[in-house]
Amino acid sequence: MALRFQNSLSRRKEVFEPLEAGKAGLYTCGPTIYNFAHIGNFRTYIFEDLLKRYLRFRGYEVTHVMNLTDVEDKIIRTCRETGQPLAAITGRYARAFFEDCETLGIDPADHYPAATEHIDDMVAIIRALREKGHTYEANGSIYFRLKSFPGYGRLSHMDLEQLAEGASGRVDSDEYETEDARDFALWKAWSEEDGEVYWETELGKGRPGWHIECSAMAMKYLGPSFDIHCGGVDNMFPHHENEIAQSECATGKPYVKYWLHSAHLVVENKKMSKSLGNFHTLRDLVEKGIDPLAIRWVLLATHYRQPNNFAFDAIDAANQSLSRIRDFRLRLAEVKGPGDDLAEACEACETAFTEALDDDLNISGGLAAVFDFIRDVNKRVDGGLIGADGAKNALALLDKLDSVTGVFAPPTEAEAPQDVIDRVMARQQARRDKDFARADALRDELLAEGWIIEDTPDGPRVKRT
RNA sequence: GGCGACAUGGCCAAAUUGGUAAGGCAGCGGCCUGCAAAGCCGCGUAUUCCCGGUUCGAGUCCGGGUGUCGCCUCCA
Repeated sequence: MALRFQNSLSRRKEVFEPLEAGKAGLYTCGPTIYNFAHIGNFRTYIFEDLLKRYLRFRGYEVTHVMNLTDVEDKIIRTCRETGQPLAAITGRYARAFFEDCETLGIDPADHYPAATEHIDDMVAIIRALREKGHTYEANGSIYFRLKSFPGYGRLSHMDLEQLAEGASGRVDSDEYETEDARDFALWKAWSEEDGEVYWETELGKGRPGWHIECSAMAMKYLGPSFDIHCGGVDNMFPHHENEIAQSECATGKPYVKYWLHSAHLVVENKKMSKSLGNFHTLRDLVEKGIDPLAIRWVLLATHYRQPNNFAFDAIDAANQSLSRIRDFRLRLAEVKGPGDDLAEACEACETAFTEALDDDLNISGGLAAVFDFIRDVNKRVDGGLIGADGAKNALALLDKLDSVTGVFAPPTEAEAPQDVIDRVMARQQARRDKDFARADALRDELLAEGWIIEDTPDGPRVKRT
């Protein structure tokens, strides 16, 4: 079967056929860097990480662009409230964002363009739109005239007329300088509360609207038409819809071929909010001692279009699943001698994994294939049927699939220190002496210090709890 | 109010564009073990939210209802 994705444009699964064979241009909406990112944000970034890793696994040469929104209303407000310059705030949270990504094992993008470094590119697009009659000015700001783009609403499947009705009851049109409440700003004239945040350009003194940055930076690094654009569902309207409008009107070319949107994350089945006390940044969770890999597992293991429920029970389950995989690797590492090379089993696992992921990134099915493989191989290890070659092949397969999931890596803990090893050996001697009381006491003692002893036919195995 | 998504065993979560319910976690029994742990085997009667309909056959399609969530106000 071919690789296929659910395209938000058509609301159907479509076979992935990139604009250029063998390559994939990918743009993902990045963070607004005025605060620490929360796990809901990372749900989306993990989905995008899986997408990119899988595209590479399938042999595509991926160019991944993720923007950093570093000028925007909330950031400016923070500047005003704290008296700090814009760059101080965005610099700090950009660093935090990259640290968090590393903590979760998210592969870096090829480009992280920042909005403030691409003002000229935005101005160029706005100029093109103005020349083609898609804009108008009001009080120094420049707006996009929605009615000038007949295709508006194609992505979110919104009806323009209904939008107007919906807005009329809830939006005070007097607050808007626009001709039409649905029009959006391309360029915002400077106002006093913007403080030091402005650019002097041919469009006047001001700053860009939010939507224009993504169009400008996506097209700069990926071209006027590219393959995949991702983001959370909440960005579908109006952000992505506006991006399509301004981009296609400016270039006259189709903007994006495949739109993929991830569903939201809820925490303990409730919407994440500070008032409910279930609002978590990644840092909060790590400080509580939760293994980042378990967090990655939970964020990864639910299909991206399914609402993901982040619960501490789920973290526990994820930890168990992870240790099953780690234990499996430990067992394999101890296998010696001749026996089955597992070539068939490995191939069957990889095929099942690939077929699952090909189907719109069905990661649950992919993980199931791996667990089936683990059970199958464990059974044969029990039977003494596996050879060193087989163990090596199985480990190589896990490594290969880990390039997609990022959760199959071997444990990184250091070797047990000498005093632990000494006591393990002392326990062995006690067992040989049939002094089981002493043996068990030593085992309990080590367990309390975080070391688990497992007796195997080849002697004791020591691992971290 | 408008548009849309989702609703599967105790928990998490799949099901190839309809064919008779993966996988993980937890639990119970067994094998193995001095005892454990790990591993393996077995075990859940799942009204697949409810009510209708189409079909030889529906978790999968259609209609209605209920619930949760999202968007419609620059929140992934």
